Amino acid sequence: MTTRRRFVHAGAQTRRADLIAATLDLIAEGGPQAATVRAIATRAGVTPGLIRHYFATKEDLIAAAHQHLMSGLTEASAERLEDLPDDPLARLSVFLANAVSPPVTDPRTVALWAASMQLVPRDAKMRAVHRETYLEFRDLLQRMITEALAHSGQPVEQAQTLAIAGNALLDGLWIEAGALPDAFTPDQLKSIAINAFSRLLKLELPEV
Amino acid sequence: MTTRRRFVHAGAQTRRADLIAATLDLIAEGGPQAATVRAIATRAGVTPGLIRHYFATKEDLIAAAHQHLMSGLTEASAERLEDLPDDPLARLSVFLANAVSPPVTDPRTVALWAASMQLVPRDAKMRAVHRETYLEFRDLLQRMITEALAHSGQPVEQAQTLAIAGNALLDGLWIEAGALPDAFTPDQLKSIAINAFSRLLKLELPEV
DNA sequence: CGGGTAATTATACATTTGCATAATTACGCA
DNA sequence: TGCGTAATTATGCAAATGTATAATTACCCG
Repeated sequence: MTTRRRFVHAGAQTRRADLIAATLDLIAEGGPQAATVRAIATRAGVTPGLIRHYFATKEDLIAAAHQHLMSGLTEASAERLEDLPDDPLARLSVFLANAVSPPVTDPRTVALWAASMQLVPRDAKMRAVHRETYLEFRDLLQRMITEALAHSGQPVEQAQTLAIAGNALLDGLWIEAGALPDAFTPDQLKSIAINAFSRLLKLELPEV
Repeated sequence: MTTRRRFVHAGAQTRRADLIAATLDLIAEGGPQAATVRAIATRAGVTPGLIRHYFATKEDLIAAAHQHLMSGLTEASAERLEDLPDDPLARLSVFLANAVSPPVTDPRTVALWAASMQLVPRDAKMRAVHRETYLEFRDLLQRMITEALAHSGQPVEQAQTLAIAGNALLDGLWIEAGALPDAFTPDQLKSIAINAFSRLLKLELPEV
């Protein structure tokens, strides 16, 4: 004779957030196959059936988790940007440093990204989220590049191409840093990123 | 009354190779979760029970498949180098163009890479293979960068830093190209890569 | 040519998984 | 206060999965 689980009423936002957090935790720890409906529910302190109440299907939950993860990364890179002086070069330097530092550069984050990356080619919903978040980050980078170029009196028509290349550079750096944490020191990564962008944009970005 | 499947005797090498090929095909098409014992057996034209005869467990089979994939990629990228011209700048250009073109930039390759990437943080053996192949490719790139810099009379002491950044740039480009095949044209990718490297190395790489 | 052995198939089984449905509980509003 | 409704739990189920085991087949060596 088992006792019924205590009924706890939490809002929709809370529950959705908890379920997404539990999903990301499990995927980070044990890969996508570890994120079963029951495991997610247990981790979120909830009953399996509740998942169905908030997400029509498990794929929906996973897509939502991916969305949350990616926009979180963009926000983390843009963090502390408001506090800075208006100098476009300094702003870009801080942005780059953020993009190759924890929590962005973090084994857990990279594992999560790899897991979702593997779904992107096959799942239309995932692909849509990926495209959206990718372009969002790239546009942000492109705007900062444009401002930096204009501030130093350079033509800005190549800004988009440079943003694509710069975005790829940052992607590659944080992937390798996350996959091989011991291969680079944090300062080394920042220095590489800022130096590479200085050459890409043909201007002198300040170290941070 | 079903008829018994025709018994076909094949050697151990053949069967192991077939099972590994079937596993990689399935992972590339449908992700790791598509590589079930039954699906692998069907794809390999074999009965599920036979897998157990060659691999003690499914994990063993998948590990063997990843090993095969990685060494295959290494061999493929090393093979390309012989055909390149003697001029260091032209060599580098062709190398870059190859690195962002099929079959390297290929949804199947990227999907397989993402699948293994997801195991790297959790599996020591996978991590060792990853580190080895990463450093191998980076050293190759660094040698070509050194030659290009020397050929144009530039100092070469920053070659390693530039190789790290350049490698990251290529990684990022082919990942995005594989994930969003419609976002870039092949020519666009080549042009972006060569232009970015021209700026990184402060020299004029020829278009190919 | 005949038997032993490895290769291959067939069957069975316990477990896990995602999902559906019905029962139960708490909250808000009249 | 009472009732409707959304939130949450409990239970069930069919399908899929990995693996174990026994039966069957082809090859090889004497």
